[in-house]
Amino acid sequence: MARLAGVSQATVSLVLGARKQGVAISEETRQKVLDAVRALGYVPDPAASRLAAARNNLLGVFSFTSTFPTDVQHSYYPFLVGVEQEAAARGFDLVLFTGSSTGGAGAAGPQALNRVRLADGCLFLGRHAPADELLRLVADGFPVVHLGRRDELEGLAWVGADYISASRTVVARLAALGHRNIVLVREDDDAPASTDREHGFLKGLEEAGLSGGPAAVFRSADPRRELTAERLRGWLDEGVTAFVAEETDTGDAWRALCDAARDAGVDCPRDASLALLGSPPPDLAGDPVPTGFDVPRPQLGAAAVRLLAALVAGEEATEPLVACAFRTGATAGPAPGHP
Amino acid sequence: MARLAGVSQATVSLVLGARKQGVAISEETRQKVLDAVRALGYVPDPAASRLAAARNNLLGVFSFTSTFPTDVQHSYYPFLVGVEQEAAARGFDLVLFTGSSTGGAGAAGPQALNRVRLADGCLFLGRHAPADELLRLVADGFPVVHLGRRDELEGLAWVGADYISASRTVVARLAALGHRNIVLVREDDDAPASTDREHGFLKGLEEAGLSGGPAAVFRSADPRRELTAERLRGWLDEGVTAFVAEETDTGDAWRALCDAARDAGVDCPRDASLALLGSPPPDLAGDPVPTGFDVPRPQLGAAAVRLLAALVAGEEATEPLVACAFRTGATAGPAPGHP
DNA sequence: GCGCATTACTAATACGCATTAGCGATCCGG
DNA sequence: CCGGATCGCTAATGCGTATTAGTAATGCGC
Repeated sequence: MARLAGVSQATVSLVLGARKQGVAISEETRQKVLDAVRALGYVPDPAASRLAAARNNLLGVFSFTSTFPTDVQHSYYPFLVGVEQEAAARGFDLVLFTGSSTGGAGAAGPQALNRVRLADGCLFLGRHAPADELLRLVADGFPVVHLGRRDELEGLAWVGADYISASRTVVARLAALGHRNIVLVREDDDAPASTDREHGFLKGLEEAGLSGGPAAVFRSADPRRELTAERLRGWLDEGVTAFVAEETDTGDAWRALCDAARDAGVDCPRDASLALLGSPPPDLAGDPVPTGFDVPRPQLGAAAVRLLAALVAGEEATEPLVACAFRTGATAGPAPGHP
Repeated sequence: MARLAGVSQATVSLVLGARKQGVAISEETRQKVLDAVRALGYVPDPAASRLAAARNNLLGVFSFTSTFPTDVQHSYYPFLVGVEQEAAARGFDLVLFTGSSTGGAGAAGPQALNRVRLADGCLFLGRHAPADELLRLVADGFPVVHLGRRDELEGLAWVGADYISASRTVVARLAALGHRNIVLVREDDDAPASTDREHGFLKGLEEAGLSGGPAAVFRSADPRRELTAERLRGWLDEGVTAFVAEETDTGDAWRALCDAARDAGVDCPRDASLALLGSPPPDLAGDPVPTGFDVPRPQLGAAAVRLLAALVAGEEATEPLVACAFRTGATAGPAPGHP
């Protein structure tokens, strides 16, 4: 023990603790301690520190699928970039839990989620975590943050992207370019991510003083089949000059829109504008870059960590929505006949 | 505390400890405890476990740079796939320690690595971890495994890819295709990964009964500039029929080789064969797929975890080298004039 | 019915640090 | 020269677990 070497005892703790506590230490003693520490090569045992501090500086990251899936496409990587940075900045280390693995013993029984309690709090990715277990944690006062909108679970803290504002902005941009007749192509999905976009779209129309009737939204379970070149031509003949697609897992809405436009012989930025409410699938990422918005995944991860840190610290902070960044892209231009 | 809920106290420890100690527990009590544990969602505090000189089923993963870099190219992702799988299979959870973060305070003092002692053992990625700190951990008996060859540090356990055998195999394949005159293009780097490849290359030549003089190795600090089409032509005129490039961070050796071959008007698999000792940079990954070998990164990660688990268990196991998989590819074919 | 073994548990302790109350010394105003 | 305040440090306690020593209860042989 360093205390024996130096002259003191748990004064060491005060010196090394660097707390801004009210306890005063003379410079002389401080140096004596530091010298002894150096001489002995003393290093504080983190286990003891964390035990004494009743706080182990660990944040859990729980994903039902593996955190590092073999299929990189479908990974949480972009979120984790932000999660790691923010956690590091706040002095937290991350514990990775995966639904498939969790439980040491192997069996991912109903106990699976309990293991996260060894951390100070836990971040949940993906919507596969069983709701009742999640709520149990929350009810027990364990700090939990869900990455992705989770309105339906009372009391569960979450952070999500602000699809409504982002979609509204896209429509506003199109309107500013002179488009007075815009159609939204969406898939047949009632996920919040999907309905939010429609909300934002309609809100954007309204704010621009445009017609937002049901005809403005084309909803299809299989857009790649149903969104044909003829249909597109029909819209164009009716005076539609811009088309907006929602982002989905498969990117089908956007793909269908692009294909239809090509098949119909439409010169994209000139004859009609296209926009994507989100990010394109990798194979359609460039050439041309879709006009639309990007979900700032790293920032989402960071925001989630901030929220979680606040909860761990006993604060009541809320920071649910993160703004998306508008992506100018190259698929939208002035409406035909617009200055 | 679970003890209050159940009926007992630190009997809990005995039940959960699953130690094959001589202390007997009746099946009835054991069940009572387990039920209480389940009801409360009790999880042993990892810090307390460690402090009491026991395991907590946590393995650390320490990377000096962030584990999830913004620049995905240079990421540890492929390794972590294997690390996560193997750790899960063995009932360990992973703790991510990021070097950059260390200390929240910002200054990554000499204590940087110390946090990892909270876990049962720790895996180190990248060669930026300070050697003295690493050796300190080793000296203290803390289980440490370095992912990537680390011969120079006495006593440090590591796992690495067997570049020697893999490179030898590539040469053997080329020899089997009738190539009698092969040149290795390497960069001016003395990293083990680089010298190992040269070793394997020369060994392969030797075993094939080919000349392995210094002329067989072309070493350049800037191959993209120095490996010109003329130089390539020169070699071809001297009877060289196959070229082998080492893999580097930038992929410059391979890139230079491909460019030179193209500029010289060489029809790749027919006029001359090319092979790459490793994986190509992403932009050269396909069309044609380079003949060579793949570093089995996930397997490397898994092997590292196995080794670490062995160390944690107090065994002396060694499993340093992992075999690489030969990649047939499309850039190598029979030597001109070979059946 | 008395020692001795065995079984099934519990009380007590150690682990290494953070934190708090408290103690002696010095200082300062009156 | 005295009471109170401030400074600088230390003794003591608690964090939650694993482990060891020890105790009560039961069984068994003679």
